Amino acid sequence: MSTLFGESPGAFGESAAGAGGGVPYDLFGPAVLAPPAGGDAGGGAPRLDAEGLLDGLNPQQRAAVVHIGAPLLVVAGAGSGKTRVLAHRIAYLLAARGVRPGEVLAITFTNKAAAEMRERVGALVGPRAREMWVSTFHSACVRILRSEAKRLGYGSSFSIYDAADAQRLITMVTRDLDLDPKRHPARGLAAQISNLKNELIDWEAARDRASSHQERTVAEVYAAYQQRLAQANAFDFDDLIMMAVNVLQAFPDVAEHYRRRFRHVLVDEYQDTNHAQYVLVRELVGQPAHVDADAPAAADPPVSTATWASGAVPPAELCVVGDADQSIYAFRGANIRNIVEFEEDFPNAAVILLEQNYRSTQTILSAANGVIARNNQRKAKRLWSDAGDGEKIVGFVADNEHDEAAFVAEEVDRLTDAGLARPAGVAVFYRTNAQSRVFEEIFVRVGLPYRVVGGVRFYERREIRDLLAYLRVLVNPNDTVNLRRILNVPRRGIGDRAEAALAGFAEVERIGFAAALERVGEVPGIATRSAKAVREFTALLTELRAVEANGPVAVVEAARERTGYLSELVAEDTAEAQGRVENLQELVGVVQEFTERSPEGTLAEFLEQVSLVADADQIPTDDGSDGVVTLMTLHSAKGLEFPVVFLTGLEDGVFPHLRTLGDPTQLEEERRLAYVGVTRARSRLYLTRSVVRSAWGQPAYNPPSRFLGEVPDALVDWRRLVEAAPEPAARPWGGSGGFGSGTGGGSGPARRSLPNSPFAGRPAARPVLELSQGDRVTHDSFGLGVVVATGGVGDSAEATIDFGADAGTKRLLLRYAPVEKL
DNA sequence: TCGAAACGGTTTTTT
DNA sequence: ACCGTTTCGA
Repeated sequence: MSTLFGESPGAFGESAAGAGGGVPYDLFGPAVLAPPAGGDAGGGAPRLDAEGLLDGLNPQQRAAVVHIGAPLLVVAGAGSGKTRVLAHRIAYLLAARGVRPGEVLAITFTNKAAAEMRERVGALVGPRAREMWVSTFHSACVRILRSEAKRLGYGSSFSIYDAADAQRLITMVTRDLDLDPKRHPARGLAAQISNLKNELIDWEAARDRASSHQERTVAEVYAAYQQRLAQANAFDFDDLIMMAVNVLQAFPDVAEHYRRRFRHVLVDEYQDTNHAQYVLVRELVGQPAHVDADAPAAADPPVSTATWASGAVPPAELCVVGDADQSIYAFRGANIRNIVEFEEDFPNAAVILLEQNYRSTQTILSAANGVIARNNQRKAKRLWSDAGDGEKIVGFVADNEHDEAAFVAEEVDRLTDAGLARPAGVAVFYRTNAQSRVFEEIFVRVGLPYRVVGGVRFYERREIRDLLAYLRVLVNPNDTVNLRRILNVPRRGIGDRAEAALAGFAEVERIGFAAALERVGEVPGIATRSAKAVREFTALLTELRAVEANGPVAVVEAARERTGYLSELVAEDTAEAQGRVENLQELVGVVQEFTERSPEGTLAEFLEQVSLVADADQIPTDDGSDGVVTLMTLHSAKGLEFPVVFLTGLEDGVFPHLRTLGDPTQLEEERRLAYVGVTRARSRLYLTRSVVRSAWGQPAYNPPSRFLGEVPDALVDWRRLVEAAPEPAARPWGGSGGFGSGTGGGSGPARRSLPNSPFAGRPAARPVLELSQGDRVTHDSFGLGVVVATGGVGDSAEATIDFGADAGTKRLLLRYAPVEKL
């Protein structure tokens, strides 16, 4: 069913009327609904009668579609047709229950999922689906905030700061507060503040509950950061949710407005919601959040409680869909309790289980079941399929990561030559983005077309961010982060000194940075040359602002050319600069497409949409041609399916990731990730690992992933195993490599050994040096030292070592540090 | 103020 | 190994 890659046309292929390909994701808000595929877009929509909407659904699916009243949880196993259920449920609401489209709010996590939902509902009910809000959590909140920003003291043309912007701003804050950037890295502070926001803890609450020095520092940074965001008229990603909740809770009339409007709220991937999103849903539905007795918030019940308790608006009908086994975002605040305790949160809730899988062979499902069954904290659920056993799973043990990639390339080649697969039907999954490189190298060499999802993203490339910074400043002059970013880009002679003088002046005068630029003449301690450059810069901004009237395309072109950005790159005349020029051209193309699709679209609208684009939105869609092999992380793979899947890097330390090995909870999340990976495959699944893998310079011998041992032996055909333990890692450090021997792919004798155990010839894990306080050591570059402290266990063991007057005291990760014990 | 050189962190996953 | 950032010299 829900394939984006199989029989149905890509979600955007033919539905993206007028888009003309190119931008592979839907940038456009809920108001823009593509006409239903199949062309019957005229007034007389494809009006299925209510009964017709139930055709072809199994009894559980049908029950979920027709359910009335009480909050409904649909526990939808992988491939069990949940998107179909959601789409049919919405259509059924309209067709059978007289619900008006404007009363429906459907929330997803990615733009791609939202677009697919919109398209599928559109295909069922026709153009009136346009009235619905089908959007991501973030874009729904932006929409709410755009109309209500004034109540929060924000202007409606606020900027949206992504993680990188937030980090820059936090760096500025830590500088202001004179914090040691070594002790308080912006990255860590950003993560902690983000966690607080996901828990709906504002800076005052954070200050009040801080009990350690570290927490007080975080609260202090949080407070200053939030103030700077407000000054810049900007929200960060987490603010979007938190502030939307704030508005709903603080202003009963706002809450009532949305509750009157949305009588049906549907949430996809409910297992990925964090606390803030959970509360948001409850506020929108009109069921104030269930409050723990011991939570501090209990003393201060949300205003909104009174609103619905007084009977103004009865709660909306809620339907959430999710699968606790596919919860893989706990690390960023997703709270699995939201789905696990749904029935406690909503005491009269109904639960429907979808266990029949329409995607994979029974072999693949049995493998998935075998793995996920090892998780303890879990409600029993067993996927089944009537598609038959199909092919066996193929296992492969490679000598090194190049060998592994070569095997994948050969196998893809073999399958496509034999007509068993098209490149578009093949996906290669790995745990971390860094692992894509080896595959890319080999695929380029053998001429296999591919596309990498994620990694260095288009909108994170420096030149793109620079140009977008110009555009953001035009729309929101108070956007200090972006203004300071472009102040001296390209180089125009406004250095750190001048910038500091301007910032100081702004501070003293209590004016914005932009205002300080205008009054550069009064700024003390600024060089005449710099002042002149500043005047030229402000003149440039004025000039660009004048272009704004000519539409977004004109502005982006002007920003590219009149700033001198383009000419600087051209002058550089390197391959890298050439690439950047092309990227800028592509950005112009994106703006052009935006204007074609929304002729009335403003620059501000364009910027909002690019701010909310995610990796997962850029997955290539299958247009029926041979297409390309897709390379992506397991996380990006969720929600997709492919006839052929390679799950690579199955080594303890890689997958499961090193940093999860010591923590059972995190390990369970890794296992769910494995489950997600396995269940993406329709008919062919490959499991591969590598005996040695070079990670940042040094080779690492990792044992086979424990997940391999959890797949029933009988399901796997091991094409290659390694017999003897490879050369043990006896050479401590400085052993001059000797690697890169087997990069030719398929080189070396294929040593076969005893069949069917991934653990045959299990290599020893590379030992980590064990040190204790007082040990004397020698380091390749620091020389002799004495251990003063140790910490961490296993591969994350570290030691603080005093190397004497010359090198000082260092903290080193023993796994990597070139240290020998004496 | 700017470029080259040294440095150091990175490799978990993202709206 | 690689990248971006900081530091140092011109």
